[in-house]
Amino acid sequence: MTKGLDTREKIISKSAELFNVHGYHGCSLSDIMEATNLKKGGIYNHFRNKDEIAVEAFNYSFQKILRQFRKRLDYDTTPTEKLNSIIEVYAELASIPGMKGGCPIFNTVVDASNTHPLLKQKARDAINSLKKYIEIKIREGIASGEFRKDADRNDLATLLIITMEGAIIMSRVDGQSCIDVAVKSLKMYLKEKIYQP
Amino acid sequence: MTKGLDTREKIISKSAELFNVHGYHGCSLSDIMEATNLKKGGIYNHFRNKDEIAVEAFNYSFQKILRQFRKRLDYDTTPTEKLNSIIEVYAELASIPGMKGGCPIFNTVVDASNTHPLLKQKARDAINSLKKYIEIKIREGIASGEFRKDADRNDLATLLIITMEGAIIMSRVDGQSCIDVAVKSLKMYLKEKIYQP
DNA sequence: CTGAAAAAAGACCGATCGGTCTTTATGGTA
DNA sequence: TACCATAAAGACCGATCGGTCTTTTTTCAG
Repeated sequence: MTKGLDTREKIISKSAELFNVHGYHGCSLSDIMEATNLKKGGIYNHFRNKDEIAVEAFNYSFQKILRQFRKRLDYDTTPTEKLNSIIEVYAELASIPGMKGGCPIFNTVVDASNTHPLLKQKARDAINSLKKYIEIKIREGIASGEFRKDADRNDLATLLIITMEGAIIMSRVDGQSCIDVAVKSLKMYLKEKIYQP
Repeated sequence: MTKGLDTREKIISKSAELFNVHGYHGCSLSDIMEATNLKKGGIYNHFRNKDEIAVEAFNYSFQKILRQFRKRLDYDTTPTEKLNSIIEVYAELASIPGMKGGCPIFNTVVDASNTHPLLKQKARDAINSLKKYIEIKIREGIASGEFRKDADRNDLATLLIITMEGAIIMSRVDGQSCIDVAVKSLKMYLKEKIYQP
């Protein structure tokens, strides 16, 4: 009974990797068959079509990202530490197993936002969830008095996301250094604009 | 004699649009045939294969971007104005005709960096050219005394690119507002960190 | 040990992919 | 106007695409 779930899980995780590296259109069912050591029948026993795999793969990847954040932030006690951790988890995203192609959220935006409405909506939702997640930490920092009262939650959350995402993409062709620049810049921004003087 | 070149030019510009919206793998020869009102023979009379079209399309798009920057910066006299213009041209990139899918450079990184080595190299070169272009403006600002002597050219150029590129991608699912955040943040950064106090 | 249900295999399908090649149309030149 | 090179059309190709369906294998409950 658990065998079927295992297989399904394997298809999703392997596909998530493939989609993240090669994109939706750049990854065929044959690729998935090869990566999972399954034949077509084994795959279509669990999914209706390729789209369904892609959606499940995206959900899987997004939950994996959220888990990375939560896992790390569990050890933090103050909002200051939490914001720092968000930046650092982001910086290490592409290094965690199965995330080799960078951030699946932005990759999906680029890869599928004009060809796959459902994935586009999923990506939009994911970005907004992540943004809300960050905004909550900022709100907590303001409430606790650690952060300035005039800190703009939306601006900071947006800036954090676009800076790190831009850096992650650029790092695919330009190495780690641009991620370091992003981290340095954001931490300085926090120190000078967000933390209570 | 000019007819052939016109056709070639049309294939390149139309393909550049298609590739930028749907990605390399998401755009077929049939799509290109439809967009150009040509049949297979008319296209393969000018190109060896799809890859060659993609490379020419990338060159075309990149030159178009550079032209946008140069056109705008021609009207500027001071390095301060030039840096501001770079940010503003970037902010309007996705609005210029034929750039609907966002920035072709970063789109290509995401779309083809793991499947198409030549395009990856092209994208890398484009990013480095653009970065150098920005660094030169910063250098001029330092030389003229407008910018601080300790302004880090590499950091600023990198930050500008990743912030704007991240924002452009996010704007595909989240609207213009994230671009505004990027512009505001970068202009503040310039004022507080780069311009001579 | 058996039988039914779930899982996987694999043959098969039409459509489309990128690409080739032959034929036709076109446009400039002698 | 006749010719020729170029440009474009379109028939054709094998491979692969995503997807279906039947058959075989596996699993587990009775």
